[in-house]
Amino acid sequence: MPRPRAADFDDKRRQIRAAAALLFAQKGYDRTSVGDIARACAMSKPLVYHYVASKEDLLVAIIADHIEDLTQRVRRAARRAAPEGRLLAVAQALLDGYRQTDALHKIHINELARLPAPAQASLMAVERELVAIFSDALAAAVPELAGSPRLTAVTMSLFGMLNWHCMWFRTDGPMSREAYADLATGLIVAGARDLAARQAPVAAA
Amino acid sequence: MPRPRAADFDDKRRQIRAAAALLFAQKGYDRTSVGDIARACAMSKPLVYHYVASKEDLLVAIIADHIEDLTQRVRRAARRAAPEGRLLAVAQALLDGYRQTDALHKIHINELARLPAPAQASLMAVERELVAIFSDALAAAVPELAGSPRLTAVTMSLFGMLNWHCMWFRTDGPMSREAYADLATGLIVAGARDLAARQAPVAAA
DNA sequence: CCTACCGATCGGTAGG
DNA sequence: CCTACCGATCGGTAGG
Repeated sequence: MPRPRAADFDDKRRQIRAAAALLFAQKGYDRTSVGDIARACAMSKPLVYHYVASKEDLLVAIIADHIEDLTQRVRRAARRAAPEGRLLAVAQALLDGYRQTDALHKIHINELARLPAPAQASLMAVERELVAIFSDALAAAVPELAGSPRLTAVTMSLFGMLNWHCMWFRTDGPMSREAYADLATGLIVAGARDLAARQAPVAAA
Repeated sequence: MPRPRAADFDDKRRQIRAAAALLFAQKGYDRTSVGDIARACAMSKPLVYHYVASKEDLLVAIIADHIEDLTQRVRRAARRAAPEGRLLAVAQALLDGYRQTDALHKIHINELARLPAPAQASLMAVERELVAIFSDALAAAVPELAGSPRLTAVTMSLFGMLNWHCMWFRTDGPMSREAYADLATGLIVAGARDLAARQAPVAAA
């Protein structure tokens, strides 16, 4: 009969993930050795391998945890908001989530491409709910978009704006994260309404 | 007096950059050895170092070349288009540039963060002209935006949409690159006009 | 004595 | 849960 896991097994694993996430964000995945991670945890390298199957597994777990955390924040924001304000609320929640987990966002953006295709696909599956929440909120804000073949492209446009934000945003700049979430959703909603109007000009009026 | 460089020195250097770019895009910078690059060029490793100062220099040169190529394409498109059509023209040119240099775009997105801060800063300086062309085209399309403190954020929103495109675009999907350039500029222009109208409601009418 | 370039190997470190 | 290691490979440079 296999010996049961120590009571603090999951704690240790979390500690390793947190330490690894910091190092991956600072130096990049390939330049971080498992020995670096062990040192940061004051563990031996073999002990790290007691809690973690492989370095690659560790990266996948870190990114998956991050996406699940974002999804939870965004889902909560969507639930709380009225349909009219839902898109702004989820955009705010996403950018706010990036603020709190900025190292994790960096790992997600920079290291995902380094994973083999199956691991990437499984992470994209985890991301699907997050995308769906945004699609639904967009369709609620611009009803003409619901069921449109352009809904996907418009949703991804908004994701592009929000995810690219980290590339140019400065904390000491003139525009806060909240203001940018407001600007981005405003651009998308007004743009999508205009698009719908041009698609079906004077349908009913 | 130093002997002049061989006549094909620049050709050889271009060959190395091209081979390295392919490998960096396929396997990532850190997982590509200088030996891999040498093998792809049918050269010895020391011979590669005759043409290249370091592996890191090679990465910087590849990204700088790429940004300069994109800037040239976009600048040409801007010159040819009338002011009203300029934003669409530069967006088309950028997405078309990504199609033709898709490996280079991947390197730019994925490997830039791995460079030391000074190298990143020098590449961002090279990028400045590209950003400026987009800002100017935006200000031409939405005159109310010219001189606005929001011009930067709106420009970066468009860059976000266009640069994020490679993350979800499928060649076999329902929407072409051209159609997406059209959609993205349409969203931005209509959104920016709406924004300006809300900023200064009924200024003159 | 120059450059261009070779075969061989340097000191360190990677994941496991 | 540690020290001690492995097969392999890294970026860069030696002498000639």
